[in-house]
Amino acid sequence: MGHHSCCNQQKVKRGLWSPEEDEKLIRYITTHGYGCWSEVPEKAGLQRCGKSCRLRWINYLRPDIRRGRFTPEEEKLIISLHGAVGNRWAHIASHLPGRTDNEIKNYWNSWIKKKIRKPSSITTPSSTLLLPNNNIITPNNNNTTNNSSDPQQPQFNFTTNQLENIINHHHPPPPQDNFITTKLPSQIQDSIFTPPISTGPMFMFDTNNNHQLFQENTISSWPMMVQTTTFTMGLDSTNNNYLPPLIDNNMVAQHADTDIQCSNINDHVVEGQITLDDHQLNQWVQETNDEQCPNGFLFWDQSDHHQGQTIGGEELQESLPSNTTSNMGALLSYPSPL
DNA sequence: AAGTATTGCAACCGCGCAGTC
DNA sequence: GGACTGCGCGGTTGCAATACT
Repeated sequence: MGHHSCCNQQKVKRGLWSPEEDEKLIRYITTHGYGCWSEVPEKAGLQRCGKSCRLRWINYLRPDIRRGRFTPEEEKLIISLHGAVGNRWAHIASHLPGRTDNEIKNYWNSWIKKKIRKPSSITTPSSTLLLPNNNIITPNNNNTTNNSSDPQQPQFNFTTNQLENIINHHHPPPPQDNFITTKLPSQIQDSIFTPPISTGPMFMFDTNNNHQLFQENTISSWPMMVQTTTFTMGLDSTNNNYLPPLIDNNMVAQHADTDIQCSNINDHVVEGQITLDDHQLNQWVQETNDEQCPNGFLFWDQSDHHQGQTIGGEELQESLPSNTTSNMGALLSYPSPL
């Protein structure tokens, strides 16, 4: 018991809820509802703050809550949604009936930990780890950084409708934002927005907010499409941080059949193109299978902070032109965590 | 069997937003 | 417009259960 900052109540219990407290809360809410949470504790005879009551009800006591392990379908959905909307747990939870944001958040965080904990099979220079959401962890400062984006921000420029279409396996609406331009052949647009998700997990990945990749679990079952993209990245002169890359209208997509190229680097603008041919892709898949690249993606980054760094996919590093001097994005797909 | 490390998850904290006065 | 209040959200913590040595 003690003072509680949120409600100024002196006699507020904290910590785990007892069965008696649960019973009181359930009885009160099922008969009166919960119009005003701040009134609930007093009316229900609980020495808790309203916030605590709300949390207990929403995350544990409400009758429509669903418990137990996440199903593979739910897991896939979480991964896909997280790729699309980032750490917006409440939003993700809204797509999973009966699941709470807290539960999903816990699931995700423990899953991330598992991925990080994988042993030193990553070819990390100077102990840098890549998180599945493309963040980089440097143990020294424990900061997570991203080349371009706030991890809270969506990693894709999908509209809500587009996202839901993908999730629901429906045909998506026509592209309507600046992500896909009319320069894309319609066939390619279709392949972008109609990922083959009928079997196996679908993963969407992105590194610089304007890369994306859809991949079915079985790589051979779908002609691998890797987006070739031209992107630009600016530099914020006031604090020397990279700004989120700008969407370039010249974005194109094609089946992977060429090498990696990057070019046209001047001052603080980087333009790069990324594609993979089948051999490279298979190489990567092999590495992933061998757990040489346990995080399941290739990353190369030649920014000032991670000079010449490659995580996974050494062959791909060799493919990079040696005179590349600035940040180059990363992409790629993701092995099934299931 | 005992001690230690890890995991899973319930609960708390603080912040931001919206509504109200 | 500013202060206040309540709510919702995401980040984080704490601890019991479980796994490991």
